[in-house]
Amino acid sequence: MSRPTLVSLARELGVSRQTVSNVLNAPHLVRPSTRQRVQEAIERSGYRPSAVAQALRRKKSSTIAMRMYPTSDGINGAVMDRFLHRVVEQAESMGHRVVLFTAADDRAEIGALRDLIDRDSIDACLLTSTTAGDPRPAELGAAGIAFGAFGRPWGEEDTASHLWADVDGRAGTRAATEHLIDRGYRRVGFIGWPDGPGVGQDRLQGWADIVRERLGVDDPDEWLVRSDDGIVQGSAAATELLRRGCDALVCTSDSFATGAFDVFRGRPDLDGVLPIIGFDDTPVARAIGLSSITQPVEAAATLLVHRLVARATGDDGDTSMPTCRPVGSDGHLLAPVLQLRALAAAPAPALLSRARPDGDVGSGRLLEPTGG
Amino acid sequence: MSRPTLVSLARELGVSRQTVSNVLNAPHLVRPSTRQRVQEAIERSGYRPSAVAQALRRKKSSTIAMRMYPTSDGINGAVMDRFLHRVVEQAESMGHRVVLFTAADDRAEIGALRDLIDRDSIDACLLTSTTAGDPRPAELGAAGIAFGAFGRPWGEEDTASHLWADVDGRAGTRAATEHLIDRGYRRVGFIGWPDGPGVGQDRLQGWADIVRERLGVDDPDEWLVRSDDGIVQGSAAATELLRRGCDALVCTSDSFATGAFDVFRGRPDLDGVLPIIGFDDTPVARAIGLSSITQPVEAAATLLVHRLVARATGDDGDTSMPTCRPVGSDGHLLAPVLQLRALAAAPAPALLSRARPDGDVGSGRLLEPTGG
DNA sequence: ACTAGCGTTTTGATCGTTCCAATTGAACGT
DNA sequence: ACGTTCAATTGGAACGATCAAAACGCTAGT
Repeated sequence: MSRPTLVSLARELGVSRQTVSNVLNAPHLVRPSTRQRVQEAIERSGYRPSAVAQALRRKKSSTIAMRMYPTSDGINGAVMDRFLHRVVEQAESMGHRVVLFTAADDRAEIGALRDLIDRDSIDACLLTSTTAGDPRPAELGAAGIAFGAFGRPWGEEDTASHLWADVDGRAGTRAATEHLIDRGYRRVGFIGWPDGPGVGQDRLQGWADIVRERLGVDDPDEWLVRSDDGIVQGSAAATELLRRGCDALVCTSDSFATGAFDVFRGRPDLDGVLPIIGFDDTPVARAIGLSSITQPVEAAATLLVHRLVARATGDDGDTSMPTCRPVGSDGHLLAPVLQLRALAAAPAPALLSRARPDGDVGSGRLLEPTGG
Repeated sequence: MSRPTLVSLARELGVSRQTVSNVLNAPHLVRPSTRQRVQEAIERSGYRPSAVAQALRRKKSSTIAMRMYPTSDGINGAVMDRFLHRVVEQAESMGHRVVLFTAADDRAEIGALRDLIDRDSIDACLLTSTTAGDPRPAELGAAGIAFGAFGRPWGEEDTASHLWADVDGRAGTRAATEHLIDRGYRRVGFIGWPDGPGVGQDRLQGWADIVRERLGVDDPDEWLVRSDDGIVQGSAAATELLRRGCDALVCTSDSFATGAFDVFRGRPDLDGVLPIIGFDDTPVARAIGLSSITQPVEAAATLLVHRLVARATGDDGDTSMPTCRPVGSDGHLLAPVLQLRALAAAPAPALLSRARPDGDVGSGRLLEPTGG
């Protein structure tokens, strides 16, 4: 009554184990009549090949590893959660499993991955939260470990040769700023993180671009306040920017935006319209009806896993997976989508459609890749 | 230059593979001098046994599976995130891996688990979000699949024989309510979810207990408003409860509390003190300085994984892992901890220590189990 | 001296699959 | 009739470990 194996099935059918194996892995080698007989037996018995034995023989376990970060502030957490969920889904749909591991730092992460490769024969891994000067891509590349990164190789977008996907934050804030201007606001401020390379700078840039371009402002810093992340800090910054005459705000994070939201609501002179746009579209934003910029994390996850697995299984040359704005050799910048809420109820709904960043490659299409 | 194996190492040392194997798995069988020689070779070469080969032979892969739910509202998400993170950490510390999978419903989950057992030889799995009448424990039990549940077997706490851990929500709201009463509030209201068995009822009960007991209220329903979860709903409920004369609130969720928080802040007559306590201690609560009840999810994760793995490896009889209020045969109710924020600044800090629920088995001790 | 016992080490078989080379049998051309 | 070709099928070996039992060398007991 125990689980059937290749041998037990073969014996029962009076064929050799290899024939059964071929029915599954190379059906064209088996005579149609035999194939059918075997196939029926497989279904009847509920036989499923042992992934473990396959892994031992093939030295590939159809597994992807991913590091799990501590639930920092829950803001990043929510995004990572969505990402991880989609990674698992996509991997599953391609017959792969996802294992998690923790690591104290990037160094430890590489060590852990080496171990997973050696001991568990994992096929590939996913990196997240890449930084400028990140040591991981180079090291993994040198070690011959297949990987994809959620996060661009900051500063080396054009030269890095590995697979990566990232969200075009700049395009996001650009779209947000344009949207506010289109709605008639003329003094759009920005609440940003402290100066430094990476995500924060990228998002700020989009706002600065448009403010210069469309409003003809030479020194946008007038309408810029930087601060550590946080709701309270967001309120403070918003108050300050209102003092400086701003009439609308784009924020680096939903925390900022939540704080700002609060300040604006307390001002009856603002007429109940809340021209504030956050970033990341966290659950809180959804809950309080705050407009925000949604990262197409699902798209990123799908893309990365699809490519990684395809590469691992040798399914190259598959063009069914759409790519978005290819940059460098194998990098992908995905356009975020403006999620309008508080503003949506206001008079100019026609503008809603324009809110999508150009290229129009939102998560929509990517979510269901045609290639299974 | 490729990875060393038992055989390659043995040949190099002039001993048999089994001797090397014994050095790792049954050192007492090997003569000390030999053992040392082998051990050195192992370290020098960086040999690590192939988990895949071990899994094939032992029919155990040192792996725990866990279902990943869609990031519903991010409230539950944040809690699950913490749980998952700790599960991975604890599993790792005991030499186990964690694989994730998705499932459309409980039925599919069982199927997926069957598959993981058959194909991947996983050792055990963790269930979360158990409900009243949950079919999973029985089915898994019948299928002989080892599992632990984060969430009690609602309605069968005393009869269910499987391993489970849950948070004593009732004790949490009880402590919260007592705290408010101790601080002088006499009309403590409650915002709860729609009627129904499970978590919501459990949390409500704690409040009702104390209100009856300490305030001598016969019909607490006067100060109770039920609603679907949400910040906006929380605001509405709070407004209503203020109207009914409540002077403090305990809430089933941080969403409710956030909304209520907002309403209270808008009332200058309340003197800036915000006698509101939420549940789950989400990132938002932390960010806006809202008091909340922290679930000891880390403790639950540690406990469950520890027990599961110990059982799988036959390390029974290990009493180093403390258990909290054992109920039924293998169930554990963990006490949540009151996290005071907005109130903490107020005059009566001495009360802070009393805020811990009785039994005083917070996450503190459980977080670092003494056993391995 | 022969055997029993013990500590140490080795050998053979096995887990369930895939890779590789070999085998079979029928159809074909010469 | 015979070698050649090709499709279909087969058995041996290997992946890297563990289990079970056998073999080894030594000492001790009778």
